Amino acid sequence: MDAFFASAEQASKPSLRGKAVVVGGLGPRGVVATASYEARVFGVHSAMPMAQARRLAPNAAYLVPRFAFYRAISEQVMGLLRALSPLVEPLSLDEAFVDLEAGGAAWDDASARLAGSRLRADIREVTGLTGSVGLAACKMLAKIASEQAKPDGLVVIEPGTERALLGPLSVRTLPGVGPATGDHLRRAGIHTVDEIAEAGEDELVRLLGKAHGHALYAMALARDERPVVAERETKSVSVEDTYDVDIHDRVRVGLEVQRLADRCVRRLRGAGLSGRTIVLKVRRYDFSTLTRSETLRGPTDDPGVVREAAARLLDSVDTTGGVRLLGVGVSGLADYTQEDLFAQAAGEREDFAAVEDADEAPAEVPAVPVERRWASGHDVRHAEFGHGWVQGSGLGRVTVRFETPDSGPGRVRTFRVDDPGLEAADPLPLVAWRPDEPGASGEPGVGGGPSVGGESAVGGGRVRAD
DNA sequence: TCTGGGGTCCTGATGCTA
DNA sequence: TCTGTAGCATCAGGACCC
Repeated sequence: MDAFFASAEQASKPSLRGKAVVVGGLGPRGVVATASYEARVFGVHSAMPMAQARRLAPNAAYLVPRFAFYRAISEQVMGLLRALSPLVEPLSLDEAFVDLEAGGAAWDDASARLAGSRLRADIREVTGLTGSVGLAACKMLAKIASEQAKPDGLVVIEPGTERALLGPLSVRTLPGVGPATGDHLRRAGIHTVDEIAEAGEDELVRLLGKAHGHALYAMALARDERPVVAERETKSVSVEDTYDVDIHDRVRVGLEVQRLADRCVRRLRGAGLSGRTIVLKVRRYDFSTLTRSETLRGPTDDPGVVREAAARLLDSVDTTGGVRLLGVGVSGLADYTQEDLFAQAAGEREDFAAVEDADEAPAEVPAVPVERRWASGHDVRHAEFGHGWVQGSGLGRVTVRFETPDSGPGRVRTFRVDDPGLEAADPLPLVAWRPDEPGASGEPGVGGGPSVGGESAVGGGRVRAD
């Protein structure tokens, strides 16, 4: 999907269409999750500190992410992909690989192109948003093709043209080459994909280590045998918080770690999992990050056990100077627990259920009831003026723009934060539901047909946003 | 300027065990 | 019984991805 979060917000809010929109954390230490193409003109991009984005684009609209809303759209798109093939590998909310050959949706260049075009049309019809499609014989090339296709396009890399296409591109084009590896290669005089191939496999292994060296050399030769994998097992579950202001108080640090441990266990249980290895993550005032871990004798999803382990790990960490981030994670996952084996801990589980409810409200802001905190960008409904969204709030006032996805740009009104007519609302669908629309019945209008086979290429169609 | 959150994978050091 | 070692598990850190 193209600039997914920002595009979804623009589709949801007519007054933002054609305007610079930045979605991300709005606190003093927030970063940009997605910038609309209009905001990118000012130099704003993903992962940029929000403070820097505000300097570059002071007049842009700044919104907090609404993951539940994006997830609902994502599920619509993934439904369209699964109608093309049983082999769909989601990479994130807005991106997935599809093995078109496995689904019989494509068996040669022409049929792949047709399937890709229909998919893009269906995405637009069902979600109202644009997606880009890259078609190629392997995942790496499909990913590169989809990057080139953005925004709102389709690019096919035809078999036989791969090496010529990749050769002159920057090493940073290849997946797995980030800033550090890119620098490493540059210092060795390697700037392009061709130069990786020329350097030879042994030299790359010497420079980057065994796994990375072999993989990168293969990719430079356009070789990528990785299959599209529909079901991926979760390997770890973690939660972390960055604090607006560094925490110096050791007692407070301990309490935060306990809170994070509880949140982590809640996520773990929500996924029906347990784990053996407890990981504590601490980012200190100077941004140095350290992790400490402890492996238990058996897997657990017991909040008391995770809290205790996290507290023990914290004992071994020097936090003088302050911490800006704390995290707790669990890995070494299983779908049973040590406690299950010994049929114990039932009482403690019930205790924890009560804690879960109590923990729903963020602990930091007890002064204002949850329903009276109006988050920027979130939907609301007013008894008199109808559906709208929060444009801003502060000093006891909340400013709301009244508009819906299928209205024109709406009017702005300001209310007291405790206005009795104002309440939080769910997002409205971006495209009004119609019974005959593709996707509504689970049968998108993209032809399937039995696999013809014979063609060696796997059609990897990717749809992605950032 | 000051750098999120949730993940995956890899590497090297170290210690245990057969 | 002692010693060297291969292999594995654990731990910590780093790079990368979206």
